Amino acid sequence: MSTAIENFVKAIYKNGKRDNNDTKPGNIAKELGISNAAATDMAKKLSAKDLLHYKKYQELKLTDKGTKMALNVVRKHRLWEALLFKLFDLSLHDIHKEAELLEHQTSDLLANKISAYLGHPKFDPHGDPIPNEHGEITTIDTSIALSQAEEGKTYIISRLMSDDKEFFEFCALNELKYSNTVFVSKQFSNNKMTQILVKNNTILLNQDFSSIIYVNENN
Amino acid sequence: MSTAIENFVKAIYKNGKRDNNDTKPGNIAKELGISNAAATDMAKKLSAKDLLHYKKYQELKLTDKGTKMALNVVRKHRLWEALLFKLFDLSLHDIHKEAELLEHQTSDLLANKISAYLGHPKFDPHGDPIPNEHGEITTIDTSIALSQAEEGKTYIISRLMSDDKEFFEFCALNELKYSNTVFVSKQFSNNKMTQILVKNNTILLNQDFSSIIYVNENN
DNA sequence: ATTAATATTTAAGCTTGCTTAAATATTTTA
DNA sequence: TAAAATATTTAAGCAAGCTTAAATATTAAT
Repeated sequence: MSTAIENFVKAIYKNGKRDNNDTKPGNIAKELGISNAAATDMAKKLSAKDLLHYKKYQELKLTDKGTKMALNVVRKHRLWEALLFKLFDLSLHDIHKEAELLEHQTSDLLANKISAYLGHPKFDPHGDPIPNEHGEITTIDTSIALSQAEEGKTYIISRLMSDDKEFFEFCALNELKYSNTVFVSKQFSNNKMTQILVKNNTILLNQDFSSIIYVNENN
Repeated sequence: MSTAIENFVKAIYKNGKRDNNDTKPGNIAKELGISNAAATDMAKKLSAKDLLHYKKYQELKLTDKGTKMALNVVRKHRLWEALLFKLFDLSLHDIHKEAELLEHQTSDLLANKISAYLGHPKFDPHGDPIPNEHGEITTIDTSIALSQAEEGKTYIISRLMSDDKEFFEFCALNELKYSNTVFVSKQFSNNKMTQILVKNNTILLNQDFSSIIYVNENN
């Protein structure tokens, strides 16, 4: 299956996992940087290949076969992220960009070798779970968005759920990374809530960023 | 530039380096597993892109720009071979196949990181020289084909110049690998020369194989 | 030096993965 | 609930990278 197809099912999969989960062609098109027409077109083709269910004007739903393909690509992406992160001094965003390309040119055999080399990690450097070779994610996600965190408590960052360059640069600058500890205090201005994290410095997070940083309670 | 283009210039480059160097479209086509018509077509397109010189019925000659592109792809291929060989337990042929795909999805930045991680190696696991980031091969090749080696002398294997699966399997079976030592004795039967190498066992090499194994004198 | 064999080129056509423009349906908003 | 805004779909078309078949040129052989 082609890179275009792999990216298409991956986009549907990832969109389905998000909060504002809209898997209509237009949303997938925006994600992939292609026209709506192209997305509708592809949806029909992939329906014929039994990778997704397509009904006019409805959301796109992956079939089992499509979900398996998406998870296989996601697995390869996250394994590459983990490997590149371990071996090379590259920014999280650079690592993401490289993995985005390499994921489509990686045999199952190589993916398994990478996994074994890394000791079969369950998470990548963003805290995203890595599906196993059967496309299963066995880890249970107990994390919550930082925007939902409670005033005065301490949390451990479990996931930076984004591909955005500026977000990663912000995180790098403020030492917001996987497994680091943050103390949450909430700040209100004009009746709108903003947040403050205390680590080394005091960091002000906007609503956008605090909804893509996920944390676990520090027990 | 696309994978198809990168593979095309690479095929011309590698063909030009070989003994029976024929870079006419048909030969390139055979190498790439495409039709002659497709090769002629591509040659015209790449001529328009200033990657090669095309004149009807003549050999294809890479321009400086084309040579640079070929060397950049070759560099990435060989760096991947070296990295995969170091990290994973995979056959030389499997490593070759993976590198063949990854080479087209690798930024110059990542290539440089791989090179640095490996200590800027000058040769890959087959003994093929790795061009530097400017597309230069600075090492001087003093090796000769085993078919040219002298009776009774000892040599060090410097290069296994092939992509062929069966050849690699033969090499693995007989411990013919980069930097190993071989003792050459020649055998004639029916006036045709065959060769015998002594390492652990006695290995009989045919003409084909002894012309793609390169060696240096053991001084 | 012709003829035969082989290689290259041209031509027409196909699939994939996109585009833009126009038609149609859905959703939002007033 | 009807009009306005937005999204989706259809239609036509394009470039890349192939194919096969036929025409033409080159090379080899007698």
